[in-house]
Amino acid sequence: MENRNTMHPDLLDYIQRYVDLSEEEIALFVSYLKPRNLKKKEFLLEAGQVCRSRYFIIKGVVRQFYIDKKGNEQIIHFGVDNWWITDYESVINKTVSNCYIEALEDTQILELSEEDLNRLCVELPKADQLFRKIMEKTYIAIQARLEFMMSLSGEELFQTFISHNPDFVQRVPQYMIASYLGMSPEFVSKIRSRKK
Amino acid sequence: MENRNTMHPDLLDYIQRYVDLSEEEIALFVSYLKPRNLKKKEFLLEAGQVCRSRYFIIKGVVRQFYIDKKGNEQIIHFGVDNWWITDYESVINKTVSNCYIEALEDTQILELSEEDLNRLCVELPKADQLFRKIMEKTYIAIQARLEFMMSLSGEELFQTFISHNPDFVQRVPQYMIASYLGMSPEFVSKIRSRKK
DNA sequence: CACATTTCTTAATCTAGATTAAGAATCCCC
DNA sequence: GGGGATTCTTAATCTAGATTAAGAAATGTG
Repeated sequence: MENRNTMHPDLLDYIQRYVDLSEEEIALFVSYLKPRNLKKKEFLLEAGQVCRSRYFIIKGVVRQFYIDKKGNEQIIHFGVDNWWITDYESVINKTVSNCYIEALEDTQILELSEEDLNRLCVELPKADQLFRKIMEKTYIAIQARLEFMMSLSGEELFQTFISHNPDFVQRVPQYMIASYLGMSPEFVSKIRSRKK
Repeated sequence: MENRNTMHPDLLDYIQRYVDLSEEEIALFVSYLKPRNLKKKEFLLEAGQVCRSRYFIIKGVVRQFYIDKKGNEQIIHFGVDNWWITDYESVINKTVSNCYIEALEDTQILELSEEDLNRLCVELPKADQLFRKIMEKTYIAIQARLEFMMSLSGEELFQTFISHNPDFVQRVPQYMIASYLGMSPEFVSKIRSRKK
């Protein structure tokens, strides 16, 4: 049987950055996680469902999007290696989600159901601390994103995004980056032709 | 001596919505909170400082803003009754803040220093759970705000804001609402004249 | 109460970025 | 490796909302 310490090395590194867990605690934590492999274009969540889990992305890319009034797909998040993705609104409030989470590449994830998360936190109060700290970092990230969105021009936004995520341009279609940044694909095309 | 159960009734209600605490646990929690009264225009935080605390607003209004490249004050949050306010980036990462938190009215707050928060969480692991859940709700709120910002027109944004916060229009100057919503005060004025 | 400061309004002009439309590359799958 | 689907580009036109400027209300303060 696989040694639990080599099972999800990235996740273990990730956890240790936030809290200090013993061997047994890590084993307990990992025992609640369900590995899954997604094919490209496979969905983790679809609009109309209640989201029941949080997903840790080991390797791959997913996008979270909703369909706006005009019928366009609006991307609200990308999920990449070593990041959690879920619809927090739906998973916390147990409301019907209005969004989709879809793999953009073949993607390996670990699923933690909200039920299991709560059981885990009873058994291991440090899990509450871990998820508190993850939430704080996640909040800081979205706050920074909101500030960028509000203060930068379209061109600055795009340049900042690709300089922070250089590999992204290769991995996901440009029109999806445009959607994530709240601009039209034609405008991104214009920006890119300017910069060359 | 004042009975601790009547000391901060709003805070107690607020806590009970998230976790179930015994009398003693509540007393412990409250013992870490420092009440403070702010005069209108008094600052809780100024750019250049490291933010060391989180603040629970009992009664009043504060704004959190930064000075942008052009020298304008950009409002990033309002803090109102029964809401926490802090610069999470600064308080968590212990970095120098670039923003100000200022009372817009005489305001009563409870201060919880980050040091004390950590001590509290050691003594009372349920505090981790409480702050995890608060962070989740806070995240859901900012996520919704980002989605509004990205999908609504200026006019829809303003109407949505005032319908969700009807008392606000009386309590804070209109140009601050404009700043919070990322639009010019002239444009808000135009919108309001259209709607009458 | 008067005067200074703060806040709000109106209107003209200007601009970043959307929209529309069409064609050109690319990418995949049979 | 050929043909349909997907993605990207270019260019013309259009529009929401910024900017500028000036005056009018409202508010606060000695």
